[in-house]
Amino acid sequence: MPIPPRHAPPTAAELAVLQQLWRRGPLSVRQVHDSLDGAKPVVYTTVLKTMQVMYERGLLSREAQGRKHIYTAAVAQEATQDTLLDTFLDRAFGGSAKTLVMRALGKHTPSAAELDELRAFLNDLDPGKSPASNPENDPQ
Amino acid sequence: MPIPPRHAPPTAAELAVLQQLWRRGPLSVRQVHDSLDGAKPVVYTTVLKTMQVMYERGLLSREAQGRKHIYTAAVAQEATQDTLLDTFLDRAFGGSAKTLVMRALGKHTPSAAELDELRAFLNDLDPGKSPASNPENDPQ
DNA sequence: ACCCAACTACGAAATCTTTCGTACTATTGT
DNA sequence: ACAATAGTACGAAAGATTTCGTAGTTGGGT
Repeated sequence: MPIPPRHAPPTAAELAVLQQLWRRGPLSVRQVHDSLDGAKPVVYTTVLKTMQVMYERGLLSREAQGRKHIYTAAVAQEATQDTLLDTFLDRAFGGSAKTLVMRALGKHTPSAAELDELRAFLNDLDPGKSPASNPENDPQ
Repeated sequence: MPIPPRHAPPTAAELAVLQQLWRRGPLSVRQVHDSLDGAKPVVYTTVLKTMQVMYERGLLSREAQGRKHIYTAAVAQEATQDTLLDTFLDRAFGGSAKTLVMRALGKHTPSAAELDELRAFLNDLDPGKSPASNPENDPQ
């Protein structure tokens, strides 16, 4: 049983590609390129090269379809984000999750509905409350 | 009235330096070097060079003290963190603060006291506005 | 069968960041 | 005054990432 390789964290350009694949499923290079119309326009072959490198690094898998390649994200979104988050938390916030969270909420205040969601999340999280309660069984 | 220069965001190595200066006030290169005993040992002149570059970039200010230079962070911690957070939020979480927050709390659950603090923070945050008021509605 | 458009592959340049070696200078203690 | 010590400055190598130009290949339409 092959141990899944430990990937180096995706770079900025690579993340932009991953975002598309996570969001919209398997895509060709062309499709990724077309949807990447951010502030910085990028040439097709740049995206192609990036995706080729990602494929070699194991970040993407691909399947030939005619003369095209259809690429798929080979790393899970959650796991990738968690890794990035850990690094970022250390680098920028000295490891204080609380600070990061408050700062994030202060600047990007979520909607009322999302706030409710967060409150519920916090309650389920609380380490001090009745230890026997199963978060999944706890409605509210 | 001089407009404060807009700095390019600090890099990883630069952030390590800033962390020390934010945390412990003005320091010499030697002091920063000595306190940077992370996983990766770094030679003194590397830190020196980094701090010189940071000085040129306006990230640090300094004052000669005998033959030493005493460096001070020239960028505010909050503002810097906010900028980094914005970038990171976009890159890694497609702009969804809620997702980032929940992920951060899930992995680095704060103490009960901190949770209370967060709850209070959430309550103060809620402006009682309608859920549809957030233009940034791109899930991910 | 042939040409054009759409792709891929490959290599290398251009940037950026990090790291370190070497040289130079000032201070301190003897 | 002199050596040893602790600093700084500078330049350049090493690495990593991003970007793009060029060349080759495949498939489809006419």
